Amino acid sequence: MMLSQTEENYLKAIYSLTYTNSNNVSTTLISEAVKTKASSVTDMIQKLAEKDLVHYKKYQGVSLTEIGQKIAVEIVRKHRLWEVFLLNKLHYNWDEVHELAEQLEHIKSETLIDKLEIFLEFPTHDPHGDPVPDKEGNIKHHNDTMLSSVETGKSCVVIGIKDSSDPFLKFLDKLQIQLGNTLKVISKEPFDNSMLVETTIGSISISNQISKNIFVKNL
Amino acid sequence: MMLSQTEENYLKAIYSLTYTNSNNVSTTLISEAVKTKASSVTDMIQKLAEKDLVHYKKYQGVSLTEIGQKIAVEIVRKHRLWEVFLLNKLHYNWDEVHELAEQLEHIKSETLIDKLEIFLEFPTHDPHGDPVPDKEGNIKHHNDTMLSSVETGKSCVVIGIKDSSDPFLKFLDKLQIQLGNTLKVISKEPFDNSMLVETTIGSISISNQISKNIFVKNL
DNA sequence: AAAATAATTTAGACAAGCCTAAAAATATAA
DNA sequence: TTATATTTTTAGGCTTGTCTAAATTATTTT
Ligand SMILES: [Mn+2]
Ligand SMILES: [Mn+2]
Ligand SMILES: [Mn+2]
Ligand SMILES: [Mn+2]
Repeated sequence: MMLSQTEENYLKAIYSLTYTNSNNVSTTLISEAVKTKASSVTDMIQKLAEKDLVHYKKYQGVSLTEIGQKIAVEIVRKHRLWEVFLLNKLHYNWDEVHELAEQLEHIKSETLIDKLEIFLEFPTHDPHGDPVPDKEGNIKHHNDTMLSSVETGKSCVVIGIKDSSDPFLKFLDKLQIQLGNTLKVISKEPFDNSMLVETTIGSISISNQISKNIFVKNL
Repeated sequence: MMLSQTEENYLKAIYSLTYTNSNNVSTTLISEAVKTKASSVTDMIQKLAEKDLVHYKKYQGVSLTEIGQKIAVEIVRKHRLWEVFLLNKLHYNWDEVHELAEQLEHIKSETLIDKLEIFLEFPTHDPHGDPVPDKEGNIKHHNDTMLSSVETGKSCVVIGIKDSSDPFLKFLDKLQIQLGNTLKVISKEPFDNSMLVETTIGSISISNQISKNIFVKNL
């Protein structure tokens, strides 16, 4: 099945919205994700339903079919492998790779991404800690421990971030928090759920907004 | 200036047709190069003229403006650097890289291609022996010595090919002729201008059609 | 339960890039 | 130098993906 870039972007958007939101994704949510108007989304959804890529009943939202999901995961795989390439080989920063990968993920080839994966020596995660789906589309999702739920006095390792938007990444850079860093929760403030955290460069206060967006592994 | 992939392909086509043909490129030639109908080419040419990327007078053919040429060379640069990447890093064969580079050359980024060039350690030529334009668009064209014009008894080195079409590349593979190979002209047949050539694997007869498409450097 | 609000879909329109068919201009041949 | 053939352009139409405005359906509020 030969899909346009636009169609691929819709599928990818529906895929990730299914995880972060309900099982049946709303027109409005998709329109925000792909940056169009809701009416355009309705048009596209009907086209995708026609091609059996999504389940769709008027006014009931949309979900991916098996084949739709398979394609979405393939695009995610491409996106993340390209991100690894850009960071590891071309030495981009982790806040620069996403936009470029948005383009590269649409390159059409039967062989390219597998050769890239070999070249990159089978990375398991992208620069933001998100898992790289394998060739068959299998994907190991994050265990969803967030920094916010780590108990006082305990240590943990940063393994990913939920929000990989540019401003958040830049903010973490400023705090010098990187994947693999060990963090220790010194204290928690019940009033606003902020926490004092021991990092590689010292103790810093982290708001709940931030700590809810950092995936960690308890030590 | 933000151009569509289609517009970029037209500019690139006009650029290379200017070299292989006359200074003013005809509508029909372009239509063959970009695989559309002549009427579509006329439409596009008028759009490009509107944007000052080509010089155009009705019925008189088309040529690139300075800015049009600059953009065309940038695309050629991207194309060739991606070809090097695909061959050197992902281990594609030289007959597989062109099609993929046709897609990759359209990735939009201020920094990507320069970083790629650094990563590839500033290659001077692509896998077909064509020169890689530098950042400023300077390009060292082939000295145009063809194998067909090498004198009997003399040796030469293969430095490029004029026709990098898939069938021609596959044919050269079969003959085991590669860039860098030394060839010695043993004899020429005046009847059909074919020549007997000493290659790395022995003596083979090469037709004029072939020898006219192989760039060489005399030893 | 009815009214008000919000979300979704439909209708009609537009730009990009392509097509076919017909008209106009140019090139070639008689 | 006409007549014929070829090339190029124009005219009108199609598809994709978008938009605005209006109609419809669903959800909230009263
Ligand atoms: Mn990304
Ligand atoms: Mn990522
Ligand atoms: Mn090529
Ligand atoms: Mn090439």
